[in-house]
Amino acid sequence: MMATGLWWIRRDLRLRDNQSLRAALAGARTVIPVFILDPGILQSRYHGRAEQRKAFLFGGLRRLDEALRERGSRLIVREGEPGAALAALARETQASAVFAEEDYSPAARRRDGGLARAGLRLLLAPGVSIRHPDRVRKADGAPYTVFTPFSRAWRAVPLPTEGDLVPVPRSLPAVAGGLSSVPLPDLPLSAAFPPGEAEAQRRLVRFTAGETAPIYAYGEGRNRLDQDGTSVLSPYLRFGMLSPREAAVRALQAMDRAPETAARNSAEVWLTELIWREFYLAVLYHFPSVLTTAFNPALRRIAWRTAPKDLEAWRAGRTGYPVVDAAMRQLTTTGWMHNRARMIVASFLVKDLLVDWRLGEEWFMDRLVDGDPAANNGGWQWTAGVGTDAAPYFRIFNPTLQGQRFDPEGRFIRRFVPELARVPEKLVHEPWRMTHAEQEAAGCVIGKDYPARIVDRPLVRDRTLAAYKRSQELARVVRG
DNA sequence: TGAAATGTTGGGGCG
DNA sequence: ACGCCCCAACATTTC
Repeated sequence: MMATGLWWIRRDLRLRDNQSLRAALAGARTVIPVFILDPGILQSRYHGRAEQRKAFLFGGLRRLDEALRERGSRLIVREGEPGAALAALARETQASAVFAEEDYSPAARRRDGGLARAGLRLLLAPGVSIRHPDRVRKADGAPYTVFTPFSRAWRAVPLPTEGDLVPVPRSLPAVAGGLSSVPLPDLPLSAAFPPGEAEAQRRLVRFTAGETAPIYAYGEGRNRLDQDGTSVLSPYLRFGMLSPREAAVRALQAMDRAPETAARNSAEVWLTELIWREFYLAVLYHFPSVLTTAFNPALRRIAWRTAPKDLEAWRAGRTGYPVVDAAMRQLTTTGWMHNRARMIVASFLVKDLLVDWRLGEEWFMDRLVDGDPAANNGGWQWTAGVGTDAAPYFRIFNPTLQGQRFDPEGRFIRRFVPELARVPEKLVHEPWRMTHAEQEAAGCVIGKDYPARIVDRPLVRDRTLAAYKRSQELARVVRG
């Protein structure tokens, strides 16, 4: 056993079911928890602004520090390039190894590679995903690129149980008082997402515990924009304030305890969402180029429109399509967007405005508290129809129909688009159909109080289908 | 984890 | 009673 090891915290801000912390405690008598403020990541293309996500991360680190102090330890924060910063800390503390949870994004893997060059021994433990991407492969060893067979293979291996979860250590070795630690930046938090492991546990319990838990209505509830039918756990999974393995265990327990078959199936749908998360983590691990390029080679030559005004209207939630605008404003005000809304606004940007999906991906990374390169990129490539197991490119969401189906009374609309508060329920998803008198009566004159539609949908459909077809033809010529 | 156009079916009103 | 038409509901096809 070594005398001292560093527990390098990256996206595992928790004490429950933490395999990296367990490895550190098993391998070293003294364990020093450390977080590195890395300008290379905090100022990167993907995490450059992302104020709300950084606020959530820093808040989560404060909560973690409190939990560590309750157990006799504390968090050390250092700033700089991780290899250099960790090497300096290792010299100060005579630490002989760095323990961390393995992360799969290209930036994370580059960063980890830098540790060996700094002369540090890095010991990686699983935990970001339930199954390692290397362990879910086809018979011939190739990675999966279609979700359904991936999920079948993923589920063929025995699933985790309560007994697999690593308990919280009762006490932790003390950290010497002399070690310096830099203060964390103080950024304004989104009220919708209090950071920390304790909050993640509260949400997990709310969602999965008891016979009437939302997980049992998730099959339908997850689609409703106007109801709290989802787990709202994504930011906590993003930073490991919740172990995905524990989430899967709770889903399986809920399935076992389900009062009837429909409820059981609903719980299974949520488990499937966790498997989608695993799928996109694996896709990014095996195909890191998806961060810059469409997975489908035939759809890499789409002539995207350069339309700064349309893009800005989309970002600001001023497209004139109520469900799109409500969702985009939800994103900016809360740092989160309902998953169905993500599909609707993504389809609108890519298919209706014919704007490059990467610009939408970037905006989501700027605003989302849960912004994760793997899941976000996977979602955008899926909606754009250019990715692994993508939606057919001619599948175009109609925002009016989606709104009517999943926000029937317009409550979601009215919550985030106050201009539409007094529009009659019947027309809240298509306010442009109000007569001028009705617009006056509702205090919502189109073009004055609420924007006129920025595109004529039936027309843009042909434009998009033509652009996608043209890309396929060009690709065929190049291949042939 | 589409939408819209088109096709099919079957109940009911009506002459 | 019967055929005809309308149309809603559902199914199929196409993008």
